[in-house]
Amino acid sequence: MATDDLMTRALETLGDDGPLSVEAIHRLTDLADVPESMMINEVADLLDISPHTLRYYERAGLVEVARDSNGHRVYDAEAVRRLVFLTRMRLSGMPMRDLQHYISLVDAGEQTVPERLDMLLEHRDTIRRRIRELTLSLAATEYKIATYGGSTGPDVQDLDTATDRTTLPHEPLRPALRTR
Amino acid sequence: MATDDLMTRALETLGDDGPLSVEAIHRLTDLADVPESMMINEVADLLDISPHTLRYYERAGLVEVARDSNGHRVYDAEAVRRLVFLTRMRLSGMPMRDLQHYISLVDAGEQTVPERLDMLLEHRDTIRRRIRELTLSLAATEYKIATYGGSTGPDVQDLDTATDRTTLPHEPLRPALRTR
DNA sequence: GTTTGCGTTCGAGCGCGCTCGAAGCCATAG
DNA sequence: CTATGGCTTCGAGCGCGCTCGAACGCAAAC
Repeated sequence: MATDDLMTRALETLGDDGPLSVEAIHRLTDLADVPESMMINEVADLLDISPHTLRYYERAGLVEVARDSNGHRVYDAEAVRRLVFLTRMRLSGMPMRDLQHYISLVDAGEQTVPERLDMLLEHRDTIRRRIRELTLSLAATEYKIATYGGSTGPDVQDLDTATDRTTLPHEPLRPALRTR
Repeated sequence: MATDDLMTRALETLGDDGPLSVEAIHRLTDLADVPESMMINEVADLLDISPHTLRYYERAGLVEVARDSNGHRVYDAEAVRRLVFLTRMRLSGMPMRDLQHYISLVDAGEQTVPERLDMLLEHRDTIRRRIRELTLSLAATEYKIATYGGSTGPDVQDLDTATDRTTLPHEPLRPALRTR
C-alpha cells in the first residue's frame, strides 16, 4: 500500500519526536477509513479546522458539498479527500488563490495535468526553501540559547544586540535542554 | 570565531543548494563588518526589508534610532545588530507582539534573562514543529509529483481528490526532476 | 407547544504585518 | 533661484485568511 511507504518515509525523515508528527501522519495515512459521508463537524474534527473554515472553503469554490433533506452539508469521500489535500497545501503555505487555480485545473480535466505538475513542482521548491530558512533560524536560535545558557563571551553580540550582551558569569553552565 | 562554527553547522545542515542559503548565511555571519553607522536605505538593503518596514519596527518600539542634523535616521552598530536579530526572528515566524515583549525584557536588564531564555526555548520548539510539518508536506507533495509524473494507479487518490485521479497511462515514466 | 440545539446563509469584522500616500523639510545640481 | 530627489511624520489602507454575529429553519426532547 502506497500510504505505508509514505508513512515510512515520513517517519524516517522526522524521527520520533512529538505529538504533532503523529497527528499529522494520522492525517496523511488515514485516508483509507474515510466514511461514505460525513457531516460538517466530523470533517472539521478530522481536519482540525473549524466548520466556519470549511464553509469558507466551499464559498471560495474549492469544493462542492451536497446537502441533505434539512439543507445540512453532507461531505462524500471525494470531498473529504480533496479537503485533506487542500488542508495540507494550506498548512504548507500555498495561498488560497493558488489553490483556487489548482482546483479549477482539476475541474477542467486531464489536459491540465502538466500545469498542475508545474504548480506542484514550484510549491515543492517553495517548501524546500522555507525549510532551509527555518533550519537556519533554528541553528541561530539554538546558538543563542547555548550562549545564554552558559559559557558566554564577547561573541554573544554576534547573535544579539549589544544591550542584550548578558554574560551571566556566575551561573553554572546550563546546556540547552529543557524541551519546554 | 563563533560565527564560523555556526556557519559550518548551517552549511552541513543545509547542503549546498540554492542562492537563498548563501544569502542567509551571509546575513548570519556578516555581523563583523557592520559599519559604525548606516542610513535607512543601507540597512534596508542589508536586511532585505523596506525602509517602510524599518520605520514601522521603530514605531513599534523594537529599536531606537538616532537622527542626524537633517532629522534623518542614523543606525548605529547596536541598532543594526538588534535589527538583524529581529529580522531573523520575524523570518522564522515569531509574532511582533512576542518580539515587543522580548525587547522590553532586554531593555529591563539582566534579571530578565531567564524569561528571555524561556521565550527562545519556546520559539525553538515552534520552529522545530514547523519544520516537521513542512517536511511532512514536502514528502506528500513529492509523492504526488511522482505519481503525476509516471506510473500511477488507484493509489493516487490517496493523496488527491477522486476527480484528480489522472492516470496518464500512455505517457512515459517521467520522474520528478525539473528543479525549475 | 415550546425549548434546546445544531445546522443554514450572508455580510461584516478582525488581527496581523506591512504598505502607501500626502504634506513637508532640506541639500545638492543645474 | 528653482527643481529634483530623498528623507521625515502621520494616519489610513490593504491583502490575506479566517472568524464571527444576526437572523432564521428544522427536529428531537420535555
